[in-house]
Amino acid sequence: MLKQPASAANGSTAAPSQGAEVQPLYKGRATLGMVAQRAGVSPSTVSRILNGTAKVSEDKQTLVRQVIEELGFRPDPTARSLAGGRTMSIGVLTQYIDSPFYGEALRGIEDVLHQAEYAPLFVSGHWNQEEERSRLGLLQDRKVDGIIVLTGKLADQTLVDMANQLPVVVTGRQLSAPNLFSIDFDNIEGAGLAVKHLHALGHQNVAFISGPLDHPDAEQRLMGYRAELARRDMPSDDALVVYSDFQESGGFRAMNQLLESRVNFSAVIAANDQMAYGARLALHRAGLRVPDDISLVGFDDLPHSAFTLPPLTTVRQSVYEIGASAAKAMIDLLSKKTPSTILIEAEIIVRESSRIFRR
Amino acid sequence: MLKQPASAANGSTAAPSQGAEVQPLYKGRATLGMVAQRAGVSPSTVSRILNGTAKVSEDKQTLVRQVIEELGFRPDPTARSLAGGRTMSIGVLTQYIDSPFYGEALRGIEDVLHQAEYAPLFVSGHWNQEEERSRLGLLQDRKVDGIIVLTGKLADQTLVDMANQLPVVVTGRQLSAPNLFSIDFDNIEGAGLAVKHLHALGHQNVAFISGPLDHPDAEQRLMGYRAELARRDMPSDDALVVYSDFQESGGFRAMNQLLESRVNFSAVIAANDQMAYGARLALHRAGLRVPDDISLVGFDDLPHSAFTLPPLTTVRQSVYEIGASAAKAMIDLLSKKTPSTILIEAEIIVRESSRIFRR
DNA sequence: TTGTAGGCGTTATCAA
DNA sequence: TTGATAACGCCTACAA
Repeated sequence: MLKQPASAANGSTAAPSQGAEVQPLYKGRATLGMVAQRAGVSPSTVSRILNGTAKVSEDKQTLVRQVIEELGFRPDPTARSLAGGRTMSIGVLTQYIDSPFYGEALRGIEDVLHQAEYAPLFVSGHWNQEEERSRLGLLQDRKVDGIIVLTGKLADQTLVDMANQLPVVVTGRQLSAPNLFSIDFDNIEGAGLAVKHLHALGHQNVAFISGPLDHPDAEQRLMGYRAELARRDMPSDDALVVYSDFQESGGFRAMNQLLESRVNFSAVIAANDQMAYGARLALHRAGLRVPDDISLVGFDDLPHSAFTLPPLTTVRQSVYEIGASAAKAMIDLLSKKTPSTILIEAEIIVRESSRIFRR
Repeated sequence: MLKQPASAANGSTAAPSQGAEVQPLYKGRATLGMVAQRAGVSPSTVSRILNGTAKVSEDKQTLVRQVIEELGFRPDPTARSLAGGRTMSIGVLTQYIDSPFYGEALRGIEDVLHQAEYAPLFVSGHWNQEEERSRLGLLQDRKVDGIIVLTGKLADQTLVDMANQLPVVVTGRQLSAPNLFSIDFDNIEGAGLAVKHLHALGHQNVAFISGPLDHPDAEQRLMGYRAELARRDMPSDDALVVYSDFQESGGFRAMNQLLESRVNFSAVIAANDQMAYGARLALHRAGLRVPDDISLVGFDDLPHSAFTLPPLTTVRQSVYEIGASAAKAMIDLLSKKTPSTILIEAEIIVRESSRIFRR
């Protein structure tokens, strides 16, 4: 009954085989108890083998594993979590599930977590502190084993408190607390790189299209721009900075605003590529050529940026790596190891939208 | 021992109330049992109130709800699922978590599901049947209440079989089976629209940059192009079609291939916007102007497309709506209602990359 | 309308 | 090394 000849098992010769062996992938039936019974051991033994919680004799090991194979048994995460407390899932708070910027980070997280047999549970906060809190609540309810927060607007203290309950990894800030690990984006450095690049090309008057200031990335990038300007004694006129929303349409409007203000500039940095795209079109509509009349630099190096007209000079940092590192850090935290600090540096990708200044 | 006087149970009159009321959002302690005890009713009663499983007297209702409030009780989804079988979560199989095309669908799904108090569990199949199957297994293990499949490469039969176990909603195909609902993209129509548009502008020789043919969306779009060509007696030369990978770089290469082949064409349709971007750059490198020399039409209307140079004429279908509809259909299926068939039509967005043909 | 008892599939604690 | 025996937090007959 237990071991049938292959012919019977695969049913290729006999009547349509039924039961265990052919169960389609998506029918997860067998329980730990059934495995135990069929193997003639106690449930605890099976559990131990599964989790390596204690030594089990060789023979029983192999026997049980074999039965597990036969039955296609897969432990029920739900039950596991109720009993043991761990769900093998990690909450990930992002802002928009379809963000072109953070999307890559999600992929990094997913890849790394999957290897470690954890599953990510993605929720979106929409850059709204209230929502972020409520989604965090949802994650807690679902008993995630840890939480990764991609930037957002939560108070630092909220995160630190949360780290009392479970491991937390957060991007976009520099925080230090027990059970909490943070990975900052290289925004300040990155914006500095853009300024440096333009300065090297001879530009002095560099305008900046900023993101919304209540947005951490935006704030940091603006800060980086200002700092580098100061460091190089470049003119830092308030009129050189306009504020927008990180969208293409916003970049378009911001550029027009800059143009109308009649402030003098020979180059523009947009705080993200999307706004750079919009700005580029506005420039075109105004009869200005890029880079001949105005140099343009973006930030993020979205996949499209290598193919715009002209291809966009931009600041790049591997968001995928940041996501992956966040996930690795989480795994470390879960195993009580101290995550190693990795620095993911920004770099400037020089393409054709920026050129040497000529008056 | 079990039923203590209220005063002892809630301790409100005694020492400074501790715990419960001030517990921070992220500390989910109280259990259903505690609520019951404190309200002086049985656990089942509380459960009934929570689920509306049976009639409960008004007074107990309000009393219990009040206690729930006080304790900040939130039912444990894990326990709930173990006992009742429902996890209030829906598995969503997408292909790449950061896909610019499907991303919007994810947002639609998330929004609708959240309103209905369901949580999405996103997994990625990477356009690989094996992976898709394995991720589906993961979803089953996690006991999701239903599964939404965004296109992908699974066999229809696999989905139909799966629908025996739990409700399934799938996009990108036309399938009819019990407990299964499908929403097709308007790919064929959409591609037809692009051809029609160019034809109306006087173009006769229209090239096509296709996606990879093992990709359902790609196949359907090519089919739509061919069908419309035939319908209008336009030349349908095999050399007019080149195959690529849905990426910008692929579009670039494809365009060069087209150019090198010396086939005669005055307009090009790219099977998605990303390839259109690449193609547009290749055209520029070759000294060809868009739309003066060549008209270019994309597909998807990504956010960037309104801001490219020139702004791209493209086919649009609301992927957000498709996601949202899929989620709604899932909710319907879960409540044993028959989802209503909604048609989300494609439309052509005419911008500046296409113009009247002149020889 | 309400309460009691048993069970969902695992893990954890004790003995043996 | 192994096996009973409780939990884990909730739902659901079954009974009252």
